[in-house]
Amino acid sequence: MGVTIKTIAKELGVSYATVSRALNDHPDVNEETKKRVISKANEMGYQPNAIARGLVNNETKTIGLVIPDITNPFFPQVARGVEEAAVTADYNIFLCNTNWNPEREDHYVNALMQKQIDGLIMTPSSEDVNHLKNLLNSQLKTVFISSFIPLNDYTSIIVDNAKGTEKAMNYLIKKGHRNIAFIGAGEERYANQERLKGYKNSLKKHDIKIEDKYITNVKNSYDRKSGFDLMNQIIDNFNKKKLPTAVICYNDLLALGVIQALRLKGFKIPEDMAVIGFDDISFSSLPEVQLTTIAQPKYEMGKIALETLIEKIKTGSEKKFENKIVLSPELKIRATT
Amino acid sequence: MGVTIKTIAKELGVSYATVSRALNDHPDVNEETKKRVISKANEMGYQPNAIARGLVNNETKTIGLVIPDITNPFFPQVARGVEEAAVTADYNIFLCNTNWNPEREDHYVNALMQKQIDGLIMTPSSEDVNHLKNLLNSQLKTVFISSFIPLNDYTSIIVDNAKGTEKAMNYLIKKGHRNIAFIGAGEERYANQERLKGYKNSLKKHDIKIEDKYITNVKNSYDRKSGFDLMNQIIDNFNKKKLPTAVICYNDLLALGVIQALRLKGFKIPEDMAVIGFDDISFSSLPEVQLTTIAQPKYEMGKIALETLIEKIKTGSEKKFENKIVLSPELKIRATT
DNA sequence: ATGAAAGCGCTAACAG
DNA sequence: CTGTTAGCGCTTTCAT
Repeated sequence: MGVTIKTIAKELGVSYATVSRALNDHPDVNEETKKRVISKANEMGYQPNAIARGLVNNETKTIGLVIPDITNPFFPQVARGVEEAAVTADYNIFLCNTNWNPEREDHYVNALMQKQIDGLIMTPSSEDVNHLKNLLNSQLKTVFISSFIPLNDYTSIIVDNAKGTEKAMNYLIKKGHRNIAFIGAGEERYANQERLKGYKNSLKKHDIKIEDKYITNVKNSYDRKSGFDLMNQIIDNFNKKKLPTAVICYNDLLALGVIQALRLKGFKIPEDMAVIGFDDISFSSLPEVQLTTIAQPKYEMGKIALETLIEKIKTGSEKKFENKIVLSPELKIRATT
Repeated sequence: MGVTIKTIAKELGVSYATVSRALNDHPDVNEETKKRVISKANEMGYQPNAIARGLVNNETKTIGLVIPDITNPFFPQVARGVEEAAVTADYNIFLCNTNWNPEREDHYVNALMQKQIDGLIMTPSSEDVNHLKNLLNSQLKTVFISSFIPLNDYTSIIVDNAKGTEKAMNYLIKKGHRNIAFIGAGEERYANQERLKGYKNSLKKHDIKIEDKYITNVKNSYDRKSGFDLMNQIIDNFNKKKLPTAVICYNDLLALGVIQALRLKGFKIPEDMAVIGFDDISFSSLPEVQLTTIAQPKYEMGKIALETLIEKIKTGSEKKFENKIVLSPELKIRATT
């Protein structure tokens, strides 16, 4: 239907190889004919068929971005970073939301592999990626974001989680807090382990006893509701005077739920209880919210992910890459502390 | 490199046409051999090459989603809707952020066309789409979201904008408001015209005079800052007692800026001034925000966009489609009115 | 029911 | 510098 390389070859009375060469700015092709070809191509509205090109070149200039949920405010920024870097490298990206569902994750990865993506960026629903058999058996260049997958040949772009919570803790302690709670996301998550480590480190350095009763974990989801529910439990479980004076949460969504629970019970923030989150999602900087938080450089993470992915693609398998690239989090002090 | 149809044909000592047929569940192929082929394929970890398949079938099972900015809280929900419908139809989607830049928009559309997408869903940066020459010259099936493009062969998924503002106005008037301001997004936008129409309609029906001084427009961007600035201007321009008692904004982001300006000037909301937005972005339902707003069914819009796109693709060009599909907005009454 | 062969649109040797 | 040819992996006639 469309105009192909052959159509324009026929028009010009040259072989279609010549047209291909001209269009690809190949060195040995007469300047004159090159011009003729190009102008003819424009005239006829020729659009190269990237699919056909991909078939012969074994490269599609396409990468996959598989994330849990673009609706979760953490990811749009990441996606933006990925994309911004992708335009400059001339790649297009397939967006896939797994909805935190491992089967769907696998389904997507397979679909993308069949579509011959050149590389994959993903935030898996869990750090156990053994369900992604085809991916693991493949040579597909892959970069993980925000989860640490300690496998060879993969690199993970993460933030220095321990340093993040440690900064936040140091700040709280300097402000006079001694009884600080940690609301985590379960022990399996690498990021949670690290954040807890930072929490404990700071406590140790300041000679403050680590109290298990101050360390709790949310069960399934890391959303507002979980934070809300858990905080209510905490308030109920503690003798009023033994309540912590500050709480640091695994992420901002949890922190928002925590705050809501506190307000509903009549607590003043930060006077009665200081609250710190992690991530710095878009919600947190709203004037109405003003959540103190440990910011992840989300946009940058996406950008770096894409850039290292491209590098991996370009260099084949000879070069060794780091297993993780660690960025620095930043403590954003706002109104909840 | 990978295992292809030929590899497995050789293994089995059959022609590769047979393998193709077996794998595609073609009617006339012996049940026995079909089984052998399939099990062999699984054994060898065969993955069909969708690129090659696309080349011969002229169909890639891929569509493009071109939006201004996934970071704008309106779009993640839309994207989610598109994607959710896409999985069931077995399509993958290319995500492109144009950053409200028409050249980039054109660049992306071209890139996607070269990658042989089967269809396109897009929210253009402006309703004038004449810069998208290649798209307009092509037969590419296209559905627009949230902008009305009155061209033949295209269909736009929009909300009944006039009805939306009219509902909101009726509600405000019933609450006793008589001096109500409208903060628009400029006269060019179809949605703005419609929303303004709804505003005026309600006024007329209630025999309230339409006053031009109450109708203003934000200049370039429809974000929080614009709303903030414009509201400050309004407060300064009006004699205190002649200020409107309510304001209805083109979108939620503007409304948030408006609220911020008001609060900073000491206004109580909703007592001193009621504020209504449009869209119902994620921010608006936060307990900290509780913005009354006219909700667009964003997820649904995305879903319907994908579904009608698929239908267009399936039916070729014989069938005629509506030029617009209009959904109903819903007034969500919260704390700012 | 199966095989042989053509061809989708393109690039990349290989000749000349 | 240009044309001829093979082939990327697959589907689909056309024979058998």
